[in-house]
Amino acid sequence: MTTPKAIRLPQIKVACSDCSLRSLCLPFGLDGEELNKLDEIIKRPRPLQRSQRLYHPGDDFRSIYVVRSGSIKTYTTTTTGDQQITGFHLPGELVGLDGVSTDNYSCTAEALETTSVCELPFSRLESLSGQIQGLQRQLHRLMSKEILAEQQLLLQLGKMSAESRVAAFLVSISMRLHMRGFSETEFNLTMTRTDIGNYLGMAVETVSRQFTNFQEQGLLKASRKHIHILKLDTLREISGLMQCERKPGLQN
Amino acid sequence: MTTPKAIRLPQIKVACSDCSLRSLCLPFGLDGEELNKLDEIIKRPRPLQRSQRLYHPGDDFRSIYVVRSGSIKTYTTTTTGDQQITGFHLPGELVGLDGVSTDNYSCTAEALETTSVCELPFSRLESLSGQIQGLQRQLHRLMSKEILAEQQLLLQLGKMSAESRVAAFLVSISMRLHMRGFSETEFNLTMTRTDIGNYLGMAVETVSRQFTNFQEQGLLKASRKHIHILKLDTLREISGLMQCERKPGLQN
DNA sequence: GTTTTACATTGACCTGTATCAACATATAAT
DNA sequence: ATTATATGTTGATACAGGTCAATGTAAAAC
Repeated sequence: MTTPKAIRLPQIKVACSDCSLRSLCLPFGLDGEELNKLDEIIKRPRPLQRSQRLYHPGDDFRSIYVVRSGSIKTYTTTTTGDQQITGFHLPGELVGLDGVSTDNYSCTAEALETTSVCELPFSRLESLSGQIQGLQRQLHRLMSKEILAEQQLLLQLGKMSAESRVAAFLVSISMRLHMRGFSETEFNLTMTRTDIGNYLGMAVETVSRQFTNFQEQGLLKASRKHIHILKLDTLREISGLMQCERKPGLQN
Repeated sequence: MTTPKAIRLPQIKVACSDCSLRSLCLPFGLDGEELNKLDEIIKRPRPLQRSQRLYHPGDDFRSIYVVRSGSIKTYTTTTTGDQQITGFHLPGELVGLDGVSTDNYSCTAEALETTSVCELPFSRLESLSGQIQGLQRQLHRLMSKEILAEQQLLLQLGKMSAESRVAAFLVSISMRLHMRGFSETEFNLTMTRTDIGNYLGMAVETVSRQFTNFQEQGLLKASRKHIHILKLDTLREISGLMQCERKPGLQN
């Protein structure tokens, strides 16, 4: 940190209206006037560095956050001390909903890389959405989408083979990045293999083996974090259709 | 059905203020006046019989529902035709949130037994919660609680042994019933073993074996659907603490 | 009553994946 | 540079749980 004392740079004006994520984010469907009102309550804290935390379990729930750039992982810590990753959050996605129901966050939210977020004080958001019909609707939409998408994925994972799970994971990341204007075939995974294994509920070694399998089949190239998907459709098939049933001997 | 033609009985007045689930439900924290407003928008359709559906995938999303008595399962159907159960819903719990994000339901909601629900037209609920601060807060609380509780469970399931999963499932049901004033040690499972297996991501046979294991260990008595838990604490331990790590040879 | 159908249990076998252990490569610290 | 530390890969082995098949039991239909 080279910031001496508390000198604040004149805040660069960042507004929803200029944001490329607008159509995926809360402002969707709002007009100019409404957008300004929303902009007024949004804070934009300084970016988080890798492994810095946005909040901890037990912290007072005050705000929800939208990832503007970078990525965040959320995880709970069990009584035995090991962590259970509950999600990875990419640009345009919400973080902090785990606090809504109890007024305390239940997870830790940790930056996987340099990450900037928009902070939305929840009580102000609630009162504003009492006034702006479209904002309320969009808030509800996002809240349920965020959580249901996750749930769907998790449910599927339950009965899928390790191969399908890793494929599903990659396809999910690819799709989400693509919707946000990034390449769907070439990207960096910001989380470690261990994180992926933790999230998908399997051993690191298994994750690693699946990556090498996919490479041997010519479906993708991976060197460490950098992923280059060559046959996205095939991956999609593996993730979806093979599901539970699979003929014995189909692969090895 | 002994109801001839379409003779409507004079609707028996059922109000939130008389409902035993009030403290777990939307009305929580509302005063008399507000309660009346909420009561006005609530419909109470005739009860569903076993295997009747509340809604289907693709149906227009108009309402969310609260289970008043009975139980409901929700499931999606994959392209290959087999169903994936997404949740079981007990009295006081919400059903229908899967429609919020896309304006169409994505699941089927099916009664597991004779079940009555309260229907809340969502747009009217939204506009009402724009006026009543406490209602909005409670709605958000419930929405996120419903979905997050589910997610938490699913995530844990990912890395647990079959034994722990079944234990966790039983403990979850027990707890939820208890909060609603039922016995936590004696109850009927309204879903089949196949349903449980489907939901927990394992074969029916495995579910069955776990039930017999638990009985041999003297943790519970089960005859078909009827469950009598003898050692709830032990079940809780099995569900939570054994998690991933387990010494080899500890059981069997 | 008898038959039919759905659901539940138990056993035998086999495969996918966890686990343990060794090694490789990258990043950070010195 | 060199060492230390985090992260990723690969191989060998063991066992939890899936699958197939048979049987038991209860509720529904006749």
